[in-house]
Amino acid sequence: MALTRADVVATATRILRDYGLADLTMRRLARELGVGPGALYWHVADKQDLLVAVTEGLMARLPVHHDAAELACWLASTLLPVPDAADVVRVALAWRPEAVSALGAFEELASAAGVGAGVAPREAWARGALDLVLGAVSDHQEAARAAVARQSEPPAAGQAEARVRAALTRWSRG
Amino acid sequence: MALTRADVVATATRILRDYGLADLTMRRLARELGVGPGALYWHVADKQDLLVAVTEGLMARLPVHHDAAELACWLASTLLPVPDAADVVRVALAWRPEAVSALGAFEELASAAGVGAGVAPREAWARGALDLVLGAVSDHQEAARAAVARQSEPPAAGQAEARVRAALTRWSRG
DNA sequence: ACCTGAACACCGTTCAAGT
DNA sequence: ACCTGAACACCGTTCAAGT
Repeated sequence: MALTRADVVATATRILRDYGLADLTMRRLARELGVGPGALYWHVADKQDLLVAVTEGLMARLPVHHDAAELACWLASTLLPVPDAADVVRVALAWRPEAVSALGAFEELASAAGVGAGVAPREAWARGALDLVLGAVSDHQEAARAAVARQSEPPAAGQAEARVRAALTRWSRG
Repeated sequence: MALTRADVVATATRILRDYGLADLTMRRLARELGVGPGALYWHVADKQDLLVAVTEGLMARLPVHHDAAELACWLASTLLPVPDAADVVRVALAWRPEAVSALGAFEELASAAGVGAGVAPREAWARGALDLVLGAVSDHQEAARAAVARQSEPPAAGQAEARVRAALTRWSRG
């Protein structure tokens, strides 16, 4: 059976989930799939394209939310268990923002959050909401790593979600 | 004259400013300094240490602000002309947050922004403020790059600063 | 104290050639 | 259509040896 793009993305996502972004190299991915490194380039344009696809996968099951804090909380809880997930999303954000479905979802909630009319303010508000979530995720994962390194207790996941909720509440009604 | 750590950091900062983070490699830095790559490791522990030092340099002239929006605006305007500056700051933030002086400056402005007592809420608020600035900087630099690529007009720098000001105003009042 | 030079163990990407 | 195999042009880091 020939390799498919879905196989490539799925295995990439598994490596990310299990070992983090530093271990997600094209060569390692190819090795894990039992092909040469060149074979990957039949299925993805380059590494950035791959990371965009991984991001799309992470956000594929995004439910409909009518509250920005709820959406932020859902996003944080799906990204938190994936090491370096915020960095991956930031690559996608830079490379193909329209593929980051959470961004569009936040945009639709902008007016409910008291953002004035016009597309630019809504985009800026949505991007801010996403930045707050990504920052909290990075911060929490880094704290967890530091705790492991010095063998102290890692912070609870609920802590990060509470912080995200508080941040989005603050951000929502200006 | 022997190489100093200050030389290494200064040249690294120049490369970053002129060519971006992708070109700031230890080997290129060494070449530009006229030494072998190994020589750098006498002056910096590793690349992360170097990026932390570059971040400290970028924020060394941070003036005293009594308003979070002003501080955010100053930070944005000093980071905006430096390609990938937000990514460099994020590395410093993950590796040695206490070296990111803007974070401490935001923390001191937390109560003025209506953040309740307690160190955790203030840290979270300050980190949020910084994330909003870094996100806006990344977004603006990416938009500028995209504009260059498709040969359309790049966005004005004042636009980014206005957005940062609006974001921090929203973030400041509870 | 400071640096060289060479090595180690990797990267992402391309592309002629194969099947 | 899909993949191999090898190459190209790089990385960050270490470390014995030199000065």
